[in-house]
Amino acid sequence: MPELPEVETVVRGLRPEVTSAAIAAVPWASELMAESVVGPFAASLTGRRIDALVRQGKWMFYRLDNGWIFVLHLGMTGRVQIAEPAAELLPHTHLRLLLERPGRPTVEFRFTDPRRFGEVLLVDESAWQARFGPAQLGPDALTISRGDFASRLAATRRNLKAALLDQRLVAGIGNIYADESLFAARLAPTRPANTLTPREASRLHRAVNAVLVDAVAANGTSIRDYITVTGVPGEFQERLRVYGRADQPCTKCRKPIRLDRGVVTGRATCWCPQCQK
DNA sequence: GTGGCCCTGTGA
DNA sequence: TCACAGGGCCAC
Repeated sequence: MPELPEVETVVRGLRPEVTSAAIAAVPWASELMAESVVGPFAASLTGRRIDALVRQGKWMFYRLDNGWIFVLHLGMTGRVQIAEPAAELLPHTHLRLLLERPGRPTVEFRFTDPRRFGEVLLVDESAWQARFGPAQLGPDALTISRGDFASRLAATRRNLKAALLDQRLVAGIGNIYADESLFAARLAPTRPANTLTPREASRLHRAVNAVLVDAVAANGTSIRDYITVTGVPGEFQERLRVYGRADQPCTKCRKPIRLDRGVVTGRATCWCPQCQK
């Protein structure tokens, strides 16, 4: 479900709630989901304070006061809510953290994820480096420089759709925003990445940035599962140009949007063969 | 690179 | 009943 704009929206909602909060207790941590490399998950987390919440790509990193990092990925169907401790539990709740905050009500941080594609992890600095260092997770798609972006694309023969989805190349782009960015840049998803001219690479960089900035401003795209921390849906689904619009007329040339399943195996690709070359 | 797999829910 | 879904990993 969530790509960069959705995760960023969640982070913006969570930051004021969790920063400086103390994890007073871990009422529930599902063994299916919560893993730790530094000791038993719940015990290791209890008593820690959350100093900062940062996002890179689709990953959330909660920096703790002892240098460890609580890692959260929403997968396809993950949600976080800040709930009153007595509030009824949603189905598929895999993690509950009791957060005590100076001068503010105690709340529960709850993570739910029906499909369980999400990830909940507690790591120390060295484990974090090994798992999320530059070799595993690329620069964030909102802040990557044009030059870095262009040279990374030039280094791969894969098609543009596959390259944009590769989190090591650039972090945060998923199926929706890959298609939307390629449409905005007027580039075919089937184009080998290393065939872009410098001008085209710049165009794609600008398109990715513009699409993501707009989507963040719209609080992300809500199609089925994703909602913000406050329970409100995003609005970017109303502004999609190609994703989910198979057979509908292209907003630019009126020819039907094409749906391909062969561009990247296992995933739908929507694009306009007329406008994207 | 490709295909399969991890899971549940939903809509055709 | 089947196909499909904002993701990512692992074995061929």
